[in-house]
Amino acid sequence: MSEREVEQEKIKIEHSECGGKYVEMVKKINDNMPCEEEFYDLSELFKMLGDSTRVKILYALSQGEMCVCDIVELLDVTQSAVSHQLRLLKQARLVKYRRSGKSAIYSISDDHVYTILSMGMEHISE
Amino acid sequence: MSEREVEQEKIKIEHSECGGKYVEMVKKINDNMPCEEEFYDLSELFKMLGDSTRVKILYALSQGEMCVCDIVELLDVTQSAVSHQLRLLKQARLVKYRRSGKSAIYSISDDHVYTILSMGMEHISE
DNA sequence: TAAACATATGAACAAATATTCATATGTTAG
DNA sequence: CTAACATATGAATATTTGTTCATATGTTTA
Repeated sequence: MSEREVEQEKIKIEHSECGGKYVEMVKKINDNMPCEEEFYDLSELFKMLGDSTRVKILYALSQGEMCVCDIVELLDVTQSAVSHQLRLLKQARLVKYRRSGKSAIYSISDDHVYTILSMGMEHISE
Repeated sequence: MSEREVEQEKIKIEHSECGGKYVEMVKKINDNMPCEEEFYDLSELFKMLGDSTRVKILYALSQGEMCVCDIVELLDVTQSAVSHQLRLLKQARLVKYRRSGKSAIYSISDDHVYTILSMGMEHISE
């Protein structure tokens, strides 16, 4: 154990003054913490849902696939803004699309997304 | 094919071509759209989860209540940063806290939060 | 082929946000 | 009361992010 590590241990023990029982727990939790990347991905996922334009788009699509102009009509947002946001959602794999003639038809990429949305809605109405 | 997907299929058949657009469906959806405020609240909720520091804090707390210095130790973040983020989480009612001597003990405010987090984690590991 | 339509995209700008630093507040022990 | 500790907070800064505007790409129709 290096001098630095010893110092760290000392800090941890001193730290126990504040919580007592928490030190053990913190150690245990620390060993099972998901890695940095996992947290990054997780926050990126939620970040996608953290904008009202995007959440509206996702809600609309959760009712059924539709083309860009439908979304523009449904929400009160510019075609350009919708398109930009759809690109982000597509990158995050929350929506998929197919081309149909002049139109691009978008849809929710899987039911998981819908579930998370529902969970959120349930939460806010309490 | 999930029940929801079956339902979507049914709706799809009712659509006119997308030149007349998905007029019927859009109308139907439009009538049932949650109000602006609901979408705002929903996106605010997810915005709170859309930052890796906050999501780490919430994950840690989902393992058990702990004080600020525990969180600081567990994550690699400044005490100040943790405190600022905890304030946001508290404002959003995602965490609650109680004072215990010098310490402030934080905990997840309800199981719903944990469920949403889990859903997210499940989603990213696919 | 040209015109009309649907969608995508780059650049610029404005607004929102996370962190840091310094310091304030609140609590306990000596 | 004072020192030491735990947490909170305001201001400043740097970064990220969403929208707009102009325009490009791609598809169908006349």
